[in-house]
Amino acid sequence: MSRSNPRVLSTLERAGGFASAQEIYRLMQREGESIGLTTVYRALQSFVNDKIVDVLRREDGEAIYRLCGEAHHHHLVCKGCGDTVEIEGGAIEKWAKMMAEEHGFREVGHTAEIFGLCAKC
Amino acid sequence: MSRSNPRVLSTLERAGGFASAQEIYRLMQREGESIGLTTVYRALQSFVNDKIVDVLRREDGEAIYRLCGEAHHHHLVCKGCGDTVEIEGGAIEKWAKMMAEEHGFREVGHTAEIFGLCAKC
DNA sequence: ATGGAAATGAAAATCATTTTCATTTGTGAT
DNA sequence: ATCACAAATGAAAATGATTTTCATTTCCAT
Repeated sequence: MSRSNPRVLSTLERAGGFASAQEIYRLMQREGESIGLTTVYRALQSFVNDKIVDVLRREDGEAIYRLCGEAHHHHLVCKGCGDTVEIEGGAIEKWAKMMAEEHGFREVGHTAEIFGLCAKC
Repeated sequence: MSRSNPRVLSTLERAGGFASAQEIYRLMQREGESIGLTTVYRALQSFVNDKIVDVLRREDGEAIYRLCGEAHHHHLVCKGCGDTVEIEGGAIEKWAKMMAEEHGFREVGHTAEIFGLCAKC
């Protein structure tokens, strides 16, 4: 019954533990792996069920998946050139946890991104 | 230029200030209003641009819109029932500003959302 | 009125995701 | 090894939200 697929999981890892189904599919194709898009979707769903993987939504609504428990980072994105810096978010973690507790929420996750113009732009 | 449409806005209000484009459209139809789906989408986009309306995502990825106060705030969203609490994010503002400065970024903005299961779910 | 800009909406296009279904693969019993 | 059957796979079609196109209509300023 488990549609877990190790190749999909390892691709998700390699993608930085943060990618959409379509991206994972394209990535695997580029690497010469033979797999169908349907299987990628099914594998991801199965990981989500098993709570191995976490699902979020991008601003445009596309679902993005990431490994649970992975030390996650945030992004500082330049509006001009699209350059992205990975940054650490210890302060955010605490803030999220505090706010959640204050309102009686459990199983809490969060998203955060900073955007602006980098030095060059 | 402004595609604001008062009928759409008032319908969104009447819907409890929390509905998807499709729902607003269906609601208006049921009430005998003559309007196209496209116009509903365009009006909502325009409100979002004008920051009169706020957009979130349901778990299935559908965009939901709602009226929001002008004060910059963040959201604590329940994955179960969609319940949303507006929260204050002073800590985040500082964090974003610090991180941005550290990397030489200017004109900085940010997004942050917390999600989890509320007490009821 | 008249011309042009903005608004409208029906229909087509897009895109992620799900479903269907025929085929292949893996496994366990014989 | 062979057979039988459940699970896995993937191509293609279906779905559903959202966006785009484009022809038409409405609004204004002249």
